[in-house]
Amino acid sequence: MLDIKFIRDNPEVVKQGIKNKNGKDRVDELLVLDKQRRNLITQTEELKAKKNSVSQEVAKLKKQGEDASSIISEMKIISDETKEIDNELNAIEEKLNEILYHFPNLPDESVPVGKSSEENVVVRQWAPEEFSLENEEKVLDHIELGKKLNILDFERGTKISGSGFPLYIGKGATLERALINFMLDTHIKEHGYTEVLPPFLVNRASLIGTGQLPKMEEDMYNIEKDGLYPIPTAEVPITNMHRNEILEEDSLPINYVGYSACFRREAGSYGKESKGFLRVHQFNKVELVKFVKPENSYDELENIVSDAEAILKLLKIPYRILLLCSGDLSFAASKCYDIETWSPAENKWLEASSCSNFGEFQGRRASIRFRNYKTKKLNFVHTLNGSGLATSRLMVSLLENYQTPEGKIIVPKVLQKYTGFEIID
RNA sequence: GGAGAGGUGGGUGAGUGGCUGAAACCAACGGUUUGCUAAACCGUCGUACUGGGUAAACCGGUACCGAGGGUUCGAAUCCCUCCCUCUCCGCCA
Repeated sequence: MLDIKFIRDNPEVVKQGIKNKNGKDRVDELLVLDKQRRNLITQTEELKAKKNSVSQEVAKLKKQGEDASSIISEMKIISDETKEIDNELNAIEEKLNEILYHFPNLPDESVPVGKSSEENVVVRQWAPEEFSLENEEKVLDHIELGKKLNILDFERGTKISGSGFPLYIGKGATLERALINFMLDTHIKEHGYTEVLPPFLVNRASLIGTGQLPKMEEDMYNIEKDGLYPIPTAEVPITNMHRNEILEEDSLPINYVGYSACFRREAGSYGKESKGFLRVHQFNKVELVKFVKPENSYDELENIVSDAEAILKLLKIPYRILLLCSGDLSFAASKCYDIETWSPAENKWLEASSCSNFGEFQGRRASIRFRNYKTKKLNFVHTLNGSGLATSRLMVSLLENYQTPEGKIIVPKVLQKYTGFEIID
């Protein structure tokens, strides 16, 4: 959420930022409400101040055993008037908040302005030495490989739950588990993150805190009976660990890594990239989350990207890193890098990670603050997160890149101690 | 699912209608003392919004004792609804 004071003082900056993000500009509407709100606050507070002082009088008079009935009846009128103004005020604040909670975060200055993913910028690209993007012989795609080797069963997944719910079998399941453990261990041991295994169902306040709600209501699974939502990413529970907390300045940065299953309705996206693993309702992800001091957040974004890409280097899977343009940035992000892995069968890059800096956007929504030792003031922390990484698209690249001409899969060297086997055939 | 207890400031914990934004203690911070550490003593010590002020310091006002309503001139305190936590019983991975 943006600071209303900032919007008030910099309406043009905010308008431009929203425009660059392809958002709906409701700044003027908001400022009118803000003005009304402050007028009403002044009115009601004056009345309340009077009420408070007169109440003291009443107490005094009663103590002395004198009659206070005339001022009491006068106060009754003021009290009613106050209630009326308060009702009006509440209505305005509700409207104002509704708008404010739908305001996207603004892009950072370093983010290229652009309309869509077409204008994202490739920052760098990496591949193991023996690799070439030009593959001459025909390769099997991950669905064919999964079927042939009996490690993935999308049909049965559909029978059990519906389309988009993958089912791993045998060595496929083991490989998935190995991948998760390998990524967790690497981030914990090599990159210094603290492991978290969070709840997979969260309440509404948590989703508002990280920014999924109220805007993305349609994209969320919702267990109405209990008021709980299956998480679309571990970002939600992990970031909300510190909701409504005041952190010690010297405890920052806080770095968490957590595995979770992720649940997404993907409403309206049927038919688009929907085969196999490319777009699913449930997938596994290892998520990196950071709570940092404001002045460090953009450096920390670079760190989170390099922690995520380290996994791909170790796995020896070709990838590239994109700096998203303003129009492709998600609602809560001020800057974001996507990491895409290469799929030789699809002959294209697949998004396997998204690393974002949210600035104080989530900190403000979720009220996550720290005491600034120097100024003694409370400041919002900056939050970041990045997939490190999501296994579904990664699994596509892994299977396809590691297939042999006979259609077997060689297990990447670093995963072998986790799988206990070297080949899937 | 059944029965009960409870939610007060960073923490513990007083407080049953006006003198309570809230005692006391602990923690924290500043200072005095000290060869160092410790202790002792003194002082400071909530947040948000809002008005003024130089976007600082600071000053004024309002709100906040789980959340939301209600009663009242006046609510942490009385009433209603909801949420959460804990204990015991039942069921269960």
